[in-house]
Amino acid sequence: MTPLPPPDPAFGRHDHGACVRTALAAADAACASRGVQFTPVRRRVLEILLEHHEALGAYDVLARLDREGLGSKPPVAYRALGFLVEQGFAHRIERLNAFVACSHPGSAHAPAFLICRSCGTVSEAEAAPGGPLGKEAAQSGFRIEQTVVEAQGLCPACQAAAAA
Amino acid sequence: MTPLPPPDPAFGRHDHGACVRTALAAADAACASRGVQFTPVRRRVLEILLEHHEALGAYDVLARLDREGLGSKPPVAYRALGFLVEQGFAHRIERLNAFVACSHPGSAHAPAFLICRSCGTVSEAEAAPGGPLGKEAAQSGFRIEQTVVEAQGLCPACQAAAAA
DNA sequence: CTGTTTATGTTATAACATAACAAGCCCTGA
DNA sequence: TCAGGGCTTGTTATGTTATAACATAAACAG
Repeated sequence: MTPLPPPDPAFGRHDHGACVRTALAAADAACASRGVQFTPVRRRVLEILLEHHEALGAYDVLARLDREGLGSKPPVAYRALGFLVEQGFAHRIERLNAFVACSHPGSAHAPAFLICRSCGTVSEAEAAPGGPLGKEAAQSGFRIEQTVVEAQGLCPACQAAAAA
Repeated sequence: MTPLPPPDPAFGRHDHGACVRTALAAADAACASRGVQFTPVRRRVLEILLEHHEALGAYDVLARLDREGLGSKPPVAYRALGFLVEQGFAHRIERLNAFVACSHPGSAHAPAFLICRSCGTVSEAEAAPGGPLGKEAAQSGFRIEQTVVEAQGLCPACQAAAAA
């Protein structure tokens, strides 16, 4: 009866438990293979980000840590988030000054995001290969090191809600 | 003797006075035709942004305004910058929490930026039509309203300097 | 000259982020 | 064993970016 959800993992229904397990397992494996420590704070912050497909501000994360006795000062949250971003387990959303767990852990990628301005859901996509600015960069001799691609708009569910 | 600069207006040498005059004239005309006021503060802030092809923080702009007696409190700068962005005379660079004058005033556009991490120069380009995320959005039913595209890297001059 | 709209002035505070230093933990090699 | 180094965490303090809320003033239409 309910229309089938779109294939996108963040917007449609999906087995979110699998999201979480996959991401945590990938992080465990990556840390082990890289010889970096997946400490309790770092792991917990990733778990917090993984709870929803939404971007969380550093201070939101910090509030959670504080309630759980894992730290109460900004640097605790910023360090853990910085670690997760460095390792590719999370991404910073510039537009929101906030962070999301990575949806494609393990694979090297140039991430791009679809951000719903109504419900805050963030869906991670793959940016065009070479990047959307490859041509311009080549023309001018600019060497691109990293590209931020973030689209804002309305997700399917929020469009439906707005139409109602 | 010196190698010819690339064609890109921001990175290469160019008649910057013409940049400024063109942009101010376009802003004058647009304000007149839209019936909005191009007040002294707004005009001055655009002039300040136009001085270089670099992004300026709101508080940098504010410091300039303050020295010139045009305002000393954050809302003064944020309002003027907000106006310029609304009208398309300037753009906000999310990655830098800063603002640049628009390089293509007058034409409706989906801007994209090349940001040199060394000298801070910001060059404005045109994003791919339909946007770099058009395909993903269409697949999932997401309706894109705006897309941020910002590449960081090294401009030609700074690459040369780094190599030396 | 009065009410409306638009812009500016001002206070105060919210929200985001990091520098700098102290303390603990764990490993390793003398 | 324990001295030292490397890494992580704890804490203080502060820096940076941004906006809510309300007061004042200027411009204009009725």
